[in-house]
Amino acid sequence: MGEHGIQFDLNSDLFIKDPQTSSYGQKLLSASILLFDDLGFESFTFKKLAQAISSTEASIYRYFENKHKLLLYLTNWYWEWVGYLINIHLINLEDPKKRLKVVIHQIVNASNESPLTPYVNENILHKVIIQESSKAYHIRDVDKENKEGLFESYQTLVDKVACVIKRLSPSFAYPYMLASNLFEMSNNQIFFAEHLPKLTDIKNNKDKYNKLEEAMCHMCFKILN
Amino acid sequence: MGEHGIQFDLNSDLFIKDPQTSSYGQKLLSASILLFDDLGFESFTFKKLAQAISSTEASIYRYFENKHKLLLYLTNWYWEWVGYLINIHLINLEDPKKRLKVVIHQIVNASNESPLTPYVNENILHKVIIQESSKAYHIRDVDKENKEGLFESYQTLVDKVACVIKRLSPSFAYPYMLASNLFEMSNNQIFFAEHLPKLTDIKNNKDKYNKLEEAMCHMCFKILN
DNA sequence: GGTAAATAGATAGTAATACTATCAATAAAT
DNA sequence: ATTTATTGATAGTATTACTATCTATTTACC
Repeated sequence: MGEHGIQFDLNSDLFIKDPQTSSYGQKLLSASILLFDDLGFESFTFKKLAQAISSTEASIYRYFENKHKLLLYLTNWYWEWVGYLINIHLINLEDPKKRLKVVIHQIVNASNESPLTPYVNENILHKVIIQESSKAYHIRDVDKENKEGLFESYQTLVDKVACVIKRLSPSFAYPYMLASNLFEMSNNQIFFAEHLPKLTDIKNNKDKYNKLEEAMCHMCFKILN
Repeated sequence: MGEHGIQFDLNSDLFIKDPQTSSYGQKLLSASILLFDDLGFESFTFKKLAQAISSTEASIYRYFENKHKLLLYLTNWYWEWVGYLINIHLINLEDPKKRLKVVIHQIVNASNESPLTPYVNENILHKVIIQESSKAYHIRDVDKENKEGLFESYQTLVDKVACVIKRLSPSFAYPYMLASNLFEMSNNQIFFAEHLPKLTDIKNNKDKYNKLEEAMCHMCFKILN
């Protein structure tokens, strides 16, 4: 049961058995991130994942109902992690402007932080989130799964950011819209820079995360002035 | 070959045979919009579509390689249509502010315009775009398909909007980012209002499109001042 | 250290999906 | 009236997304 690093408390309807709690499960998570990155959601199968960890399909089905739930688990883990980083960086920071700056920095640049767990490569997970996370909620059963709380980590995180926005600008009418848009915009614009460059002003070079952060700060503070 | 209504010139790699050019193809399009809306992309199959138009799988495969290409065809059609509406409403309109207002109105409210074609229900197509369009480009082969020009309609449209932004505010550094974000934001916030209300300030009532338009205008003009 | 309980491996099987191929029937174009 | 293009009917294959069962191996704990 070798427990390593931090663990997040994720909604228990996401999994059959929480992979964070066993070394097999941690291997599963670790390999699934690499494989989602490699194959994309559509080509990813439990059979291929089983091969990657020298295991069997049946064993993986003991942890997750299907690959959708696995992706949802990873996205929830990711948002919990970003929320955790934001919390840490907001401690003892009172200035509302600086607080929002820190939030935007963490949204865009979280994956450059030092790793928290041996079995999650946050950097590659971020890539997976950019490419695949929208598929986790653009589904037929979104209402049912929302009732079950399967998107809670994201909603809590958006609420956290909305509160930072409200503290800076209490009269602003759309704090939740702006907050969720910050997350969606960040993912989209990185994706566009990498794949559909005509849809963004961000160039696909090393500096892109910093440039994006700058752009998002610029727009955000204009909106809130 | 009964040709009805307007036709858009879509990239020929989207289809094997352009469905706009035959009455069978038009029936196919018409039914596919309803079926995507009904089932969602994942549960949609060519077999079910064939049943819906009393035809066979094999016949549908003569028009489209797979359901991904069909969805991509519909999204391109949709963006061509929005572009067409924007063009019409910008004729003889010189004031840069009013031009941007019209653009935002069309992005959010296009589906309330009077229908252009008998075989496309633009209103339901808009719903499909909101729910499914992001899956059309979040794919492994995005770079290859982009080279083939399969996302051209969207890129042209974003460029059109970016130009309207530039005319209003020539010194603004991120016109493409803002333009693509207007489209993505519009779809996302409607989706959130309907399914994940904690992520937005827009309430899910009749007025939501107008409220969203108002919110987007407010933020957009703040950014460009 | 020994035994029960939990976990993982191995294998098999099924229904549905995503196609491809072939040939006959029908509608359109000349 | 006849060639040509289009659609229908049917069959077949590999892969996917599971479920079930039984055995082997760890792990927990007394």
